[in-house]
Amino acid sequence: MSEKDSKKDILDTATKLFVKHGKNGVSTCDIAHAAGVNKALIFYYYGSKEKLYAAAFKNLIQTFFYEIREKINNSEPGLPAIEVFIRNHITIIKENQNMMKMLVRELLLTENGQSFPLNESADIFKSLRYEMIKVLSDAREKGEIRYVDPVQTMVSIISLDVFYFLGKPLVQMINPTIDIEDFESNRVDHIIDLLMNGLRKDQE
Amino acid sequence: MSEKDSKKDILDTATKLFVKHGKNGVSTCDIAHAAGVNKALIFYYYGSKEKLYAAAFKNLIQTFFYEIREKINNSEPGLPAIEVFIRNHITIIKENQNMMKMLVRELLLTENGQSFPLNESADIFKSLRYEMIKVLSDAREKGEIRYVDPVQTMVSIISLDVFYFLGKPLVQMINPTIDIEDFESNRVDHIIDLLMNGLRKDQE
DNA sequence: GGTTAATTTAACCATTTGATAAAACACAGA
DNA sequence: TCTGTGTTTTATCAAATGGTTAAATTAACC
Repeated sequence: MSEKDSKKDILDTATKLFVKHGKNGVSTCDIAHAAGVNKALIFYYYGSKEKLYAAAFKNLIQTFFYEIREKINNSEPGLPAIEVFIRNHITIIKENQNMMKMLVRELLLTENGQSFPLNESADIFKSLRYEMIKVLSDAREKGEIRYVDPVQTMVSIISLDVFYFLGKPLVQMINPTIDIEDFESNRVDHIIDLLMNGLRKDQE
Repeated sequence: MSEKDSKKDILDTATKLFVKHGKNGVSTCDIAHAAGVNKALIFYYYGSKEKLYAAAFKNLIQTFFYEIREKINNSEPGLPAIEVFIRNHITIIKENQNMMKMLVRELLLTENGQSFPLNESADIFKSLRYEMIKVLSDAREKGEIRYVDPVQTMVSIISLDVFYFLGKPLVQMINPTIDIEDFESNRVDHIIDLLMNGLRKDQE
């Protein structure tokens, strides 16, 4: 009873540490120690640090993906679908800041568009793109928004939703008196407001 | 004659390497080798790797700051000042992608808002904040835009301007057939379009 | 109990890491 | 020429790194 699943322990611990300190900021010793296992076990199960990192990366992306897919198609009646979509998107980003940080880290390491862990997860991203763009073109057909380039708009929505969580330390540093809880909860409404105004049909 | 300024050589080389591979992705040996100096010289001039990194960081931020301050106040007649501002902002970000990447890297390492290199450059960021917000409140007074929270809006503008350069590898991966040059030059107009529509006064 | 395979461990290795101390160099001015 | 000062190199260090190996332990099945 109560057997411990060392393989999973290693992956979970590694994920946590990689998210916090980046691929190069963590050693296999750190991981082994934090996971309470012997260092050799890491290589026994995952072969190399690189592969462990890729596994942790994919693990995180996949979890995120299933979550976002589930929520994004949950349209509520009454509100414009596009607004629900954006609201859900930012909520999920907020709940998956770790995944976002890891993704951005990997993007920073990417050169010439080549990254092993990113390529491993390419399919996930592609199907995500497909679903996001569908939401946008549906909204356009329904007359909820004016015509805009869907890819550009997708990038804009992601930018607005994601970037604050990266820049948060900076926002705090620059505005020492700010009530950060307040700012954060206003952020969602601000983004919705900006986007809905920016995308709405001209009413003339 | 033609004495070589080793101290500056080290800083410049280190900056380049740190930008590319991150703080933990570069060793002092790498830097010394690339700069064509002895490794011990790095410690002679900068004391530690950490201090060298902080110096490189500040160096980059400062350069960026002077550039942006100069351009941002260059209002052209005819166009709304706010549009000129956004256009200049994205241009400068585009020209300083390295600085942006280094900044984001540092933000990712920041915990509890504490980061030595970031704190070292706090004043720069604060005065930048002041000037950006002034542009926004001026635009509001002139009736160019409706009332919006200036800090939220500042964060949104920065998000839109910066994030694409981080996500570029992903955009390329997800849209294999995309003409990236095209997409990039359209990006500016898309952002302007989205923001000007999102911020404009209601005309009813 | 014995056999076998999966899991876990301790001990070890070569290399690289950040950092130091001391020696060598260059070049002033006295 | 001697001396002092700022610069650069050589040599070296202990610690940490990613990774390996072989032995020990455990679990499972016959």
